[in-house]
Amino acid sequence: MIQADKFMEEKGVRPTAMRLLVFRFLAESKAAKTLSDIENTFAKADRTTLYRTLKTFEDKAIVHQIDDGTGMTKYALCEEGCNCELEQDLHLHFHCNNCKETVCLTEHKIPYINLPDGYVAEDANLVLKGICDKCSGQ
Amino acid sequence: MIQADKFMEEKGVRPTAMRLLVFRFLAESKAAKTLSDIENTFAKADRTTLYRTLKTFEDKAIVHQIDDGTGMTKYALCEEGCNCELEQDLHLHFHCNNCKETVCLTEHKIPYINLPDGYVAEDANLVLKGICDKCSGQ
DNA sequence: CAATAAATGCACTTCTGTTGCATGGTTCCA
DNA sequence: TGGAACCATGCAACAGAAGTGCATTTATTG
Ligand SMILES: [Mn+2]
Ligand SMILES: [Mn+2]
Ligand SMILES: [Zn+2]
Ligand SMILES: [Zn+2]
Repeated sequence: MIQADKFMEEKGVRPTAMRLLVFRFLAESKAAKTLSDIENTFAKADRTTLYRTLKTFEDKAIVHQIDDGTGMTKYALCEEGCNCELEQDLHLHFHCNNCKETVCLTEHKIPYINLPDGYVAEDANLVLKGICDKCSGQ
Repeated sequence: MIQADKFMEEKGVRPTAMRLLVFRFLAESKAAKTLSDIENTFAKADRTTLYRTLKTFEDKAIVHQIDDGTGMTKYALCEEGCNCELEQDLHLHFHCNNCKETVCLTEHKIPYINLPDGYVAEDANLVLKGICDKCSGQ
């Protein structure tokens, strides 16, 4: 594991105490987290600060948002070497209907889709829903 | 065009005046519509009634919801012969970044995705974003 | 140390979706 | 035909999440 504060400075983000906590929390999480998740984890922190922390992280390509259709935006760390600042990393996301967790499947890129004439794709969001590996007991 | 009231009765929905208006509005729309869209179209109607109308339509597989990532749920008529009451019709949706409209591409089904061991997909949502045929001038 | 800039905390707002409950209209059967 | 039961509608209020304004605290810099 890289040094969190070094990493954040490289990304152009001042490594404050709160930011380091949020970063480490996301780094240790296998699943994507909502603002409320983080709020509940660090009860003493203000929601707005956490909200703006995530926004800063997103601007600096440290995290990316995930819209899995549950109505709450989720956040996960970007892969090392992703080019999120230039274009989205079009990997798919999996939402488990049983444990309600959403994970990045960074190795699984969204396949090319053949569109009707005149349609030009610039971005894509693919969310698969079902039972995750932990919940399927395999 | 089929008779709207006949069709609704076949689906098990009483064809009230309001429901017929909403149904015809969606039938004439090429793009998916939000509750607010419908609310603005029929200004005299109450938002709750329209909301429940859409919910009823959804329960009876007359319309399906679309989550295109804009934060507002959109609705579009189901295809004739779709089996939305049993399982979702996994066609993809296209959201235009220019005109902000979202359309069903019912001929374009979501391709099969190979998942890691233990993951079982039951449902999927694929939204492509870019420039639609009208806006690309083709 | 003083001046400046950045981060944080609190209050408040907006927006969408949702529910409770009273009222009005339809259906249906004695 | 006269209701009783059922369904649809309208008004109000609520819930949850996202976002903003502004004052205060903390860090940086010269
Ligand atoms: Mn991801
Ligand atoms: Mn559709
Ligand atoms: Zn699971
Ligand atoms: Zn367009």
